[in-house]
Amino acid sequence: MTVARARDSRSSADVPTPPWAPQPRGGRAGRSADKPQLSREAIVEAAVRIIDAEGVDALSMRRVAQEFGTGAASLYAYVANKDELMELLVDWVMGQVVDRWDGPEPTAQNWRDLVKQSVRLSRDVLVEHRDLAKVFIGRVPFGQNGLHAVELQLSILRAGGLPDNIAAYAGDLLGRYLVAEAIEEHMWRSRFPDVSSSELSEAMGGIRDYLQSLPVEHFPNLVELAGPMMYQENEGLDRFELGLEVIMRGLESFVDSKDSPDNVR
Amino acid sequence: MTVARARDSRSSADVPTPPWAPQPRGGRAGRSADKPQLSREAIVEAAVRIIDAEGVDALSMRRVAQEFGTGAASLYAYVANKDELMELLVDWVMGQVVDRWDGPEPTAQNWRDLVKQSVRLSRDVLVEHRDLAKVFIGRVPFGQNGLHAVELQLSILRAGGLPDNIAAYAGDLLGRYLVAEAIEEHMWRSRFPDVSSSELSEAMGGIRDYLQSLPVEHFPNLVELAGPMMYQENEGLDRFELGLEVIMRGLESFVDSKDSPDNVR
DNA sequence: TGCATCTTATGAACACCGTTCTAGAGCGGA
DNA sequence: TCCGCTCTAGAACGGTGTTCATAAGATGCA
Repeated sequence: MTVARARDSRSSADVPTPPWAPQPRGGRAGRSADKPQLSREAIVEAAVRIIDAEGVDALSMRRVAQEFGTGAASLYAYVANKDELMELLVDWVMGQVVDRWDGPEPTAQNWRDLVKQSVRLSRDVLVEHRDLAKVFIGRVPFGQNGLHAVELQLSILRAGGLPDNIAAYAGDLLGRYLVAEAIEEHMWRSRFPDVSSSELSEAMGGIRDYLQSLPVEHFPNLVELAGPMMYQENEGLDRFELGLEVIMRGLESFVDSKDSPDNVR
Repeated sequence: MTVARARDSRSSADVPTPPWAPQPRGGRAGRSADKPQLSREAIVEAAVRIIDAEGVDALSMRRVAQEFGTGAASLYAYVANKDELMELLVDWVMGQVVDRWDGPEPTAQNWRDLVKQSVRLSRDVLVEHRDLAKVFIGRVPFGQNGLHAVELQLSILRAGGLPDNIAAYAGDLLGRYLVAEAIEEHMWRSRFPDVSSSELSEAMGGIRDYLQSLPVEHFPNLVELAGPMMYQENEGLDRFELGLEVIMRGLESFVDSKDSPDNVR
């Protein structure tokens, strides 16, 4: 339902259709009028519902079609294939991010906080939908909504005074970090499905104990750091914030610096 | 063939079997003696061969079994399921990394170069095997070889004087970065399968042109940075080195610090 | 040596998957 | 009413991971 709003809130006319994306297929004939209308948006919403309830692995064309009381073949009038559906899912997430974003105009003073805020927002959207982050793997979010999100991120990064080549790449870097983090968090959570999230650190204790049981003469560092390695509290937010801070400090070091690729490598 | 050596070079007796990993199944009976012996190692090697030739998506239990002239069911005597085979693949890669590593004893002077060197080595191993990096997603490399690799990385990071909590997390961060980078590089390469790798940047020019064709009033930054965003030369090494440098600078900023978040280099 | 037993190998089957083919249902215009 | 057209969706195709029952070979024992 939010999909339609997300689309309307940003006119789709101002984004020319990219050369690689097929135009939406049409499709309506003898409508039974009682079962929910099929459409690209409705299909994406159904897919999100399924992922929320059963996870990405349970997402199949048959399963989506079942949500409309029909067979998988019917979907192919609106979506080229499953891969295109995945791409639409990616763009749906980007739409959520753009919709929920409200931050001040980026400046050289607030850019650091704004970058963090936007990355946190994206993470929040992802972890709200189980392992939805998996569909981002190997995909560039250059859909209608994705472009707006990228533009937003670029505007923040450039307000901080990052050189162009760093700003251009920082979005990629942060995006991949956040996707990987969301997937990993889901992995831990699903590996111990019975424990409540607040006790997840307790479940990881088993692995910590194993690491500490390794022969200390061969694995001195692993044995000693088993504790901090397996430390996860506050639903993984500590780890997330730590990595985010590392990347931010790295990016920051390029602000107003003259070191171009020479200093790199 | 290197699998056996990798195993032998590091005695497997010094690593107690973790509680979650099932012990290797046995298995040999009426051997036809002409078809290649089935074993855990042989199965992993066959899987690597298939990935090298056809990619991860082509890897199936039937396809692996076909390599031995038998049916998929035969594999289940040596491998619990496909997931365990994937885990073995991950550890095979880690074994390659450990085998190929030769660096000096890490010190406070050389730790920065050694970290980069080890990350580059891991990347090299991954990109040599198509999209093998995909197997790492959602998996923690805590197999026999993985533990040795993690121990090695920890020893380097701690030699640099990183605080324990940063050192413990840095391995994760770098690992995820390198896997994501390897996957992304394969994605670009496979999206334009016809172009030679040296002309890949030319193929990306299409996307750059599209980004530059966006309405500048809505996407000023995207239009202006389309060039650097889609810049990829030297087989993606520039991008890889840039991100690596960003993370390294971020890690570096924690050396000998009291870990106060306000301490911004 | 002959026979029972035990272990391993594997073809067939099951329940899925993404995708395509095609018969047919519903509609607008003649 | 009937034609022509568009869109629908059941059935089918070739694939997947996994399980099961049976077959085949090796081994222990009399």
